[in-house]
Amino acid sequence: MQTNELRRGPRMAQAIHDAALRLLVERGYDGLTIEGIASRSGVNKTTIYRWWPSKDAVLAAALTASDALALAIPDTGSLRGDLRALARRIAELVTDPATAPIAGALLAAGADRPQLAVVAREFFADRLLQERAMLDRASERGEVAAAVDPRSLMDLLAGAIWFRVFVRGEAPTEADLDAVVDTVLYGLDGRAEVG
Amino acid sequence: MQTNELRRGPRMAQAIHDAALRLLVERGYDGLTIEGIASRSGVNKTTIYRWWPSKDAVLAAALTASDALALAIPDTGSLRGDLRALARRIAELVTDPATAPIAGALLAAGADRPQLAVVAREFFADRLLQERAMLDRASERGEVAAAVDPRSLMDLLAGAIWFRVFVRGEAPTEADLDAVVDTVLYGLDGRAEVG
Amino acid sequence: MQTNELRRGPRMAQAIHDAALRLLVERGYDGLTIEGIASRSGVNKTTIYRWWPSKDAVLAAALTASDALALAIPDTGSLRGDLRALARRIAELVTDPATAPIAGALLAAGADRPQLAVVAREFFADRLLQERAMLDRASERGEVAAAVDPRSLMDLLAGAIWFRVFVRGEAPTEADLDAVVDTVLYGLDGRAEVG
Amino acid sequence: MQTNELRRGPRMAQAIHDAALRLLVERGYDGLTIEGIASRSGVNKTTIYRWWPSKDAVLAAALTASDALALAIPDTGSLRGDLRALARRIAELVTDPATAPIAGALLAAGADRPQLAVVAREFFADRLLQERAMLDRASERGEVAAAVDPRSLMDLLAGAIWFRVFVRGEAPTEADLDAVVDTVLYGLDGRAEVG
DNA sequence: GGGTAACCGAGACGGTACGTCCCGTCTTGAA
DNA sequence: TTCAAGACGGGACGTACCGTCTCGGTTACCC
Repeated sequence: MQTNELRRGPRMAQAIHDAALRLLVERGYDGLTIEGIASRSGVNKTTIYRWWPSKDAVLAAALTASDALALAIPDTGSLRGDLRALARRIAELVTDPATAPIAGALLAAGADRPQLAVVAREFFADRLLQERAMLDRASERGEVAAAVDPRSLMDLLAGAIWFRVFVRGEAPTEADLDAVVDTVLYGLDGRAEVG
Repeated sequence: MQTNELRRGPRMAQAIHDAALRLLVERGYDGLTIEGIASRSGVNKTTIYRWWPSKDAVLAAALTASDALALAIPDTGSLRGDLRALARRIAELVTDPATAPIAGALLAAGADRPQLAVVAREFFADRLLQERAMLDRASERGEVAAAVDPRSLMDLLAGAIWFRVFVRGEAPTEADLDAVVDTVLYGLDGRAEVG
Repeated sequence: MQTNELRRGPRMAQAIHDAALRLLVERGYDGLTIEGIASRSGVNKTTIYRWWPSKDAVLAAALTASDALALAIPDTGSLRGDLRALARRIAELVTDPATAPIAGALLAAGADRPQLAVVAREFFADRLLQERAMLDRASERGEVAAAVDPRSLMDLLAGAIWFRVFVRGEAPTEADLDAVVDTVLYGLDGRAEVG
Repeated sequence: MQTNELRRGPRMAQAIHDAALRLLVERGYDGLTIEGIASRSGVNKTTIYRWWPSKDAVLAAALTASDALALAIPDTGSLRGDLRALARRIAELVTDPATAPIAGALLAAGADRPQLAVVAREFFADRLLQERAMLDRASERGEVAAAVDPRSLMDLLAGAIWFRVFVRGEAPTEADLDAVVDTVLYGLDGRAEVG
């Protein structure tokens, strides 16, 4: 009955994570350094290296322990409503100065930073179950065929918003977001606008 | 007789650009250094600094002078055919080891690297005219409404492919690409698959 | 029955001392670290710090408890014989790979390492009584004046051998050693070579 | 006729050498660090590493370029006078707070610091020619046999003084030094004190 | 043979210096 | 005008070992 949890691990983890995310937001990924995290968190550099081998590893841990990028699945009663809410939330994450650097770092990780890319992959993979549920609700309501793949849906939705914001460098308006949702739902002609 | 262009600029520009792109492909964005470009191109480090203020500026110049990322607009006779061809070409660029690092660097530039982001923006902005033409052809054929915005269309197409490849870390099959195109054209249900 | 010495001190002292000396021999003074001693002796680092404040203190204790540098005073029947034997033993200590690092560390301690220097001083001071006795025997035999100071004698003998080995970096031959002894005994001309 | 010496090498060498020796004197060998030399000399750490691979290498260069340890060979007209002068000079070098740390570091180098040991060896080897000359003068004067080896002589003289100072930790008086010289010249009994 | 010192293991930490990489700058002289 | 060569200041890297602290567990002697 002795609950000897014997917990091991960094005592300063929280301070380190906080400092890492704050620095990422304030100075961008390139401005994020281990020494910066150390001085910001009041922790010695060696302590950070004791627990994580690189700045990406620290960042991965910080992101995993954080809910900065939480993306609740909405349930508005219609798929169109759900996707519009989702699109707004994605656009917000990717646009708000307080989260954009974090989202940007994570989305840009694919190319060159395997450690972060893993976090990104897991983050989006974990969400698929919920998105599946969202689609199931929609198909129960008869809004959509049962076979729709949540992965492809999210690729389109998230990809389009990301592309507009990060590649084109423009913040999408709500109308833009709605148009994206409608295109995904009904195709380019948006014939179902009546829906 | 007009050879006296009094051209200013580095004599070794070509060698420098080549070295920069080769290094980017071989070692990734982080492995790309000014000193590396210098030694690779047989040029002195100071020479590079004379002409470009940063590695991003060199890279921007190299990309601008290169056609590695050329993305010809297809004209297959149907919008569906055009988009399928386009999707395949995008997927190839983003997947082929010889171009993926370049595309990756450019697509990831938005967050933190203004110099590259400008190149990316210009690259995609320059294409809008051609994409506009592609859509005009389609609307003339009656395939689509005249009002369709090429920008949104490309956001969806390119964004979805990028997301699948760089964020999910999976290479899309041809069927995946076709499904994306069909969703964009006809909506999630793909009712128009017959089209 | 007086075993109740109430002895305080590290239980692992022997293992620690051994590890310290072995490491000193194998890796030299600079390669001797507290962490090295700890892992070598199977003792926790904190245990060492509990008992000694520095690596020099550990080393001093190890040397004091060791007989690696024992230098028995010979009694061959003649001063010349005694000194020759002594010279050989000194040369051996300072030359043999198994003891040279220890002797070297101790002899080099004077400059910068007070803790070791104390050990060295005590080590050589302790020997003066025996050397005094050696000289007394010689003067009883009429070989030398009674007033000869053992300290100066040993300074010359040990100093010359050390200088040859550690500064000049040469191992003295037996002839070299004999010549040193004769010079000390009879002067540079060695007029007493007949003796 | 163009004297293109094209001189290469550290521009800041002098400042670096000065700082190294000053730090050695003030803080001892262990207190001498590359970073200390850098900040003391106003030079960047990397500049030092560009030219020397270790603190011993810097120190060796500084010692070689310095005359702090200069040891002029006296010529007093008699060997006894010469040796007494030499002994005093050695004792001074090894005792004066301004030079003792330098001499100490050099003499202690044999054990563990090959780079410095080389400097020490060369320093003393270079002197042998002059010492040879001193002895030649003495043998011309009939004071000593021609065969006397300057190396052994200096081993005895320098070794005895070093041992007294660095191992026993005592500063020799002038009488002590004279006694050493006389012992070396005439043997333990010092029969020739009249000489 | 049970209690209480004395001793020890384990884990986490702040800290200094190391030696390295690459940055971006400057100066000089040659082509 | 352009370039090569060399030297430099500077920031951050990742590492080794230092010396310290706290906590909990283990001997071993003593009654």
